[in-house]
Amino acid sequence: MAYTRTVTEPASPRPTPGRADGIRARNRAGIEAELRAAARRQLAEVGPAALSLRAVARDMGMVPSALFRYVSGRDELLTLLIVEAYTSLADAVDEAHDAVDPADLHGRWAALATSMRAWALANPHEWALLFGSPVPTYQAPSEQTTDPGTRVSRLLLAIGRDAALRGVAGSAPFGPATRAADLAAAATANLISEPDVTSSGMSAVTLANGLATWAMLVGAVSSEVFEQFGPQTIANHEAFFTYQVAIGESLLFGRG
Amino acid sequence: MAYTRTVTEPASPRPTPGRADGIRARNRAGIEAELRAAARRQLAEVGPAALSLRAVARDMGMVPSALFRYVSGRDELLTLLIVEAYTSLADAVDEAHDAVDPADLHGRWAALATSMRAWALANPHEWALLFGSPVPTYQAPSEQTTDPGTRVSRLLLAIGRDAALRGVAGSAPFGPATRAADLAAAATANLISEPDVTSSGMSAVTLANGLATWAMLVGAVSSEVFEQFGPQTIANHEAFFTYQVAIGESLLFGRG
DNA sequence: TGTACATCAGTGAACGCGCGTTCACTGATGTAC
DNA sequence: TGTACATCAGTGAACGCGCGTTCACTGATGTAC
Repeated sequence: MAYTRTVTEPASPRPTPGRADGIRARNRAGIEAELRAAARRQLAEVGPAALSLRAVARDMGMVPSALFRYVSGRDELLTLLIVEAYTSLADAVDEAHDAVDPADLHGRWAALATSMRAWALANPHEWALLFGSPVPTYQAPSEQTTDPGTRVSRLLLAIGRDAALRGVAGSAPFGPATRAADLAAAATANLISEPDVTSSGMSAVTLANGLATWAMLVGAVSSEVFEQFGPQTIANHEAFFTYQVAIGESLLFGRG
Repeated sequence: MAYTRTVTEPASPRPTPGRADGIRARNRAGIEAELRAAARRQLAEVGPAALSLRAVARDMGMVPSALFRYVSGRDELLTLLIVEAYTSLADAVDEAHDAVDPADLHGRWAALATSMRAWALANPHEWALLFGSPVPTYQAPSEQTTDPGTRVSRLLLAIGRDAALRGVAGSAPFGPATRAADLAAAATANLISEPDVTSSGMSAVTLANGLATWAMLVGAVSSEVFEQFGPQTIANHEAFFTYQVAIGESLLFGRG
């Protein structure tokens, strides 16, 4: 069937009705790309809370109402930007992570953390959009943002899983082991029963350590990007970050 | 001279020119209090980015221009709120902390962390104002915000100092001790030479552990307040927070 | 290949909104003598 | 104690601004026959 169809159809390339290759479709794709680019520029310039449709239109040299052909309103523009930002962050982290020998668990964690910080410092407003205070009146649609938004944390948990598989995962990082295990079990009750997890040999403690490491990493980066310590408190942010990465390392893999 | 003047002045209490006890002064103090209260209500309702002078005036039943008698503009209102929020947070933490036996270092840290989280959950918009992304176009005047803004972190460092004085401070929490010490020294170079610190017997590692614990605590609270994990990831936020507090504990005091 | 009609992209004007801030004003409170 | 004047609190109108969104429109692109 498929074969016959292919044969009967004309070989010469011409615009097929309904297909996405007419002049309009090509233009549309082009404008959509321009829109994304302009939105990113605006976001980088004024930040998430001050982002406006009109400014984006101005940046594109268009009239504001024209944008409604491409986007249903300001909220959809924000969603677009969030997905783009998550993707950009995760791509950057993936690239750094994938350059490391998969057997080098410590190196993979360091690459993840370091590239995340670098991305955040290069894109502070994007970082604020993803990890800062929520934008007033806007609620991100989880169907679209969950998947790209969890790429990096899933990668972090995968490193923890690999450590568990090799028997080098960190144990309870404090106090009586039973208490830590109880807390970890309570905190991760939702995750621990997922197929991914059950098949991976991760304990609740390994999961909890991974999640805590993630929260710590986000906190470390945010404290630097948002300048939560004053200008004089931390003498060397890079050294302090490295210090915190090492703490995370000892959480993930136990004390070296 | 001063004596003569005091004697010649009438002893009876009556409104003295320039003193703050006429009808106007009393009213003024009352309105200033109302203004603060209305601003806090507005902040709690709409969040920092959407806060407006006009809404505050409406809340007070006044005309917007009237507020300019009390405040030079929107930015001063924000500064007011920031100072109030820092103070409210620090008061809450102090109260919880001071209820604990000073010799109980672990208990003091737990009280600090727990009360900070409780305050944040009760006042999420205030938390966002202090620890979320910066408000666009607004820059906090450090002369006014630094002091109240560092009360809690200074308290945390004081707990670390007390641990150091008693010889129970946590050591380098990872890897080769020399590397940790080098990183800590680089990160804390500005603080380590302050009189408070030099006289206290705190090492760079103790300082760095305290600062890292602070960043971790802020990160843990923010991740919960801003719902950075989706709604289903963490089954029991309280347990997860306790887990993270215990990690901080082992940073501050070494492994129990 | 040519023509009539349908679809789509972008324009331009307009809407109603809330914002921060200014300004001249009225009436009450305070001060000097 | 009484009067003339100065200070202050709050009003009301107005300014210019940028915002999101709607709507009727023109002209180009695509479709059917």
